[in-house]
Amino acid sequence: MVNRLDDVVDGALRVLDQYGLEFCSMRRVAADLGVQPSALYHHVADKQTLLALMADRIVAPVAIDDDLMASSHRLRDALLAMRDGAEVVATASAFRLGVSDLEAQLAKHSTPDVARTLLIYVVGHTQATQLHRQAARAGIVEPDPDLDASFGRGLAIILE
Amino acid sequence: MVNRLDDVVDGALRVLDQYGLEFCSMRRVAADLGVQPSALYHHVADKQTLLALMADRIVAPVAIDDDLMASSHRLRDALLAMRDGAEVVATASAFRLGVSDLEAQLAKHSTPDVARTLLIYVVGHTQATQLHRQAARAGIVEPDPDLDASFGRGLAIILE
DNA sequence: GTTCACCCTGAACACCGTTCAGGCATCACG
DNA sequence: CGTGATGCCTGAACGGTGTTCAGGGTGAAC
Repeated sequence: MVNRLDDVVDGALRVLDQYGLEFCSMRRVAADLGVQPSALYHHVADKQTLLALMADRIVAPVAIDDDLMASSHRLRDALLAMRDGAEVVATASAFRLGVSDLEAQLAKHSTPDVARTLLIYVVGHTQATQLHRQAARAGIVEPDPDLDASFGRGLAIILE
Repeated sequence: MVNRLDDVVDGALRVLDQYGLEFCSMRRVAADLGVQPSALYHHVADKQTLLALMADRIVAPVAIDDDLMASSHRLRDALLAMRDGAEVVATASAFRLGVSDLEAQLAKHSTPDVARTLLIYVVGHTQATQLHRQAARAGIVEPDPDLDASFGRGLAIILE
């Protein structure tokens, strides 16, 4: 079986969406591709690099324009569309990977400070939302129906 | 050797500050206490619980008052005081542990929306700062001397 | 037909979190 | 004084993890 880098990222995202970040191991990704774990290291330096590539793909379809409110909602939707998407992007973005381009695009339509503040807020709030939903689905906590509206109100605080 | 829960958390924070979160394993904490790894499970249900207790301790000395700007700076300072402190608190707080009390105190001096937005921002920005500093110390990226001032400007955007 | 680049195998290394049965102190109670 | 209970720990094991390394095979280009 012959795989390219894109195939590896595809497989990793498939495993992520199906099993969650906790069980998204190199061995499982390799198994998904029908390949030995060591084969992945032909395409990728280490797991962290693979996670960064996954974060890039999760965030890639998000369009940023003058409407920062709508753009933020689009980013949130993209993160929520993939299981544990916010956490993957948060981890990778902490290393300044994945979202640096997003930050630059946001800065073009506002200021660097607003761009950075907005990005931290959107990813942070969405990560909390996603983890809360997961906990609620497992019956650990009561679902909080206000979380979605809460996102918009926080956004308004930042964007005045 | 006789340890109590507090001793375990002490040891864990010692290991964290010395080796970083990446190498803060149950085995290393046990070794720090001169004890077998399994002994830790007499005091703590699992590693996640231990991390939550560590987050509590990191955040405990932070006083919240009417001056939200100064309070935010105090929280940031407390996170920066411990190696990988922001990441530990971010991970634990995502599970609604550790910072829930902080959020409640912030809400007493403003509104729930401001409290939540502020908390997400402070922890997120500080986590990015801490990881950036670590990368800069390792020579991976150029140090960014504007990061500290950037924190204050983002704070001003949220607090008007 | 040979060379070279690409993709992969299979085995191993050094860890990890966690579980479990059992042991040895200390302390309260009859 | 003995006896249980409680708190803290040992030692071994289980099933995973990321990563490395030497080598094998396949296909395209010269």
